[in-house]
Amino acid sequence: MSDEAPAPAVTPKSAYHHGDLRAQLIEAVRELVETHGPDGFSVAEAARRAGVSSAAPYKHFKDRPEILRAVASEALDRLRISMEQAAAAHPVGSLEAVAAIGLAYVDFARAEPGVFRLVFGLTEGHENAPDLQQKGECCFGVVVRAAANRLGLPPDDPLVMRRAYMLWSFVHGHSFLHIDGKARVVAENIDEWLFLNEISRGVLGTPPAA
Amino acid sequence: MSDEAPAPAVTPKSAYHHGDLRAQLIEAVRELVETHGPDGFSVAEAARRAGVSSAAPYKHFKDRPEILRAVASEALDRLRISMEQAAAAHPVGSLEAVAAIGLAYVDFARAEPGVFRLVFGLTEGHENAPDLQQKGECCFGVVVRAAANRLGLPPDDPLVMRRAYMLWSFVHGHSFLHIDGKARVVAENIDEWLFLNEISRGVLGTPPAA
DNA sequence: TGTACATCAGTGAACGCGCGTTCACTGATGTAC
DNA sequence: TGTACATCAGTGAACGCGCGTTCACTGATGTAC
Repeated sequence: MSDEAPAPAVTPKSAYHHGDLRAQLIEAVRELVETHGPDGFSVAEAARRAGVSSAAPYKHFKDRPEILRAVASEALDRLRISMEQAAAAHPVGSLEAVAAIGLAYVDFARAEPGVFRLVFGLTEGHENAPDLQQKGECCFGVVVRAAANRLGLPPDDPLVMRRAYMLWSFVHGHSFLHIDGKARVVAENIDEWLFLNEISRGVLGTPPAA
Repeated sequence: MSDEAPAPAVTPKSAYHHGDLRAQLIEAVRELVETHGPDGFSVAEAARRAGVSSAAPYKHFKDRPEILRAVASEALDRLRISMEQAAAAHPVGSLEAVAAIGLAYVDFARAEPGVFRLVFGLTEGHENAPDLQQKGECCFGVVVRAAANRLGLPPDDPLVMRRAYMLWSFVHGHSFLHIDGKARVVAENIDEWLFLNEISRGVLGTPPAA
């Protein structure tokens, strides 16, 4: 029973079989990635935070990259859910639904810049992570569906894909510029909601006259 | 005279006073950042590549971060120059000038993804690098001026700034999605030039009727 | 042109550090009878 | 309900590694006289 790490309130059980270590490690790594950046975490430090020996993580993860992938995977789940919820809060086919998805995306980046960077910078050496790629495509799918609804076209229409990609590029760039502090001067005082609506309207245009 | 490192063809001089080490270190680090990512380089490895002892770099740079900053600084110079050249190749106030700047930006990211990531991810711990920030703002200035010319407004007009920032966000996001491989399915076969023209027109609109 | 000397860019050995990963182990837990 | 046992999630010590940085040093270079 270490005094250094905060005692786990939920699963005290026995200090030995700790029962929740995998989830607690992911959370510890999430915090470390947030604090020190995607490359600034160490397995040892994560174990320390979870109040566990430095060998313990290897009972749950094959190696260091696998832990990072687990964090990214969990983050993509949360991102997708919040995008879906944002869309669901507005009428199907509305511009607001599209803008809300974008806002959810930007909010995620702002709330967890380190994890956001991790998710999108994980390309190197992690090409063989089909589940991550698939989860990313699911997120994009949310945008595609909203764009399709707005345009009154099927989701696999090339125009829909193109417009959805434009929206994604914009929101993605805005997110990165924001968390990297490059947007301070220009975009510090803007109203995000109006901004995203303006962009959505610009990319998707007015609804088909009908 | 090490056989492992390629002998410097330009400045053989004496193997001792090597004369060009600073530049050669920056180049070595550039390559390492390209190969292993912004955090994957080490001072030791860079020295090895330059055919020099691991202590030598400290005659030219205070510490590790300073080397990275030097690489970023040099990269920002090149980026600005290529954006300016791209703009200069088209009529002042044309949509093509704007699109060409965007293309230069995307091309830079594609040609040097590691360095591109370095330049924009250097925020953490490097806040006190006013020269880097200034060079970044110079790059943005190229976009702002082109947008101002297109819209027929002064560069410090709020609308110009807003539209220039939109363009930047889009191109920045597109660049990142591209180098992170997220755009494969959607944007693999697009014509970049048409794409950037479409975006530029969408954001800046048709020229003021005059 | 020759000599004395300050400068300065290199060397190479050494330091302490934290890390990723492995290993033999231990003791709590759940299950079969 | 009680007991024997397989399982499995932990321990903690140890390994080798490469790194960032420092240090006293050396020898080439440029300059003043």
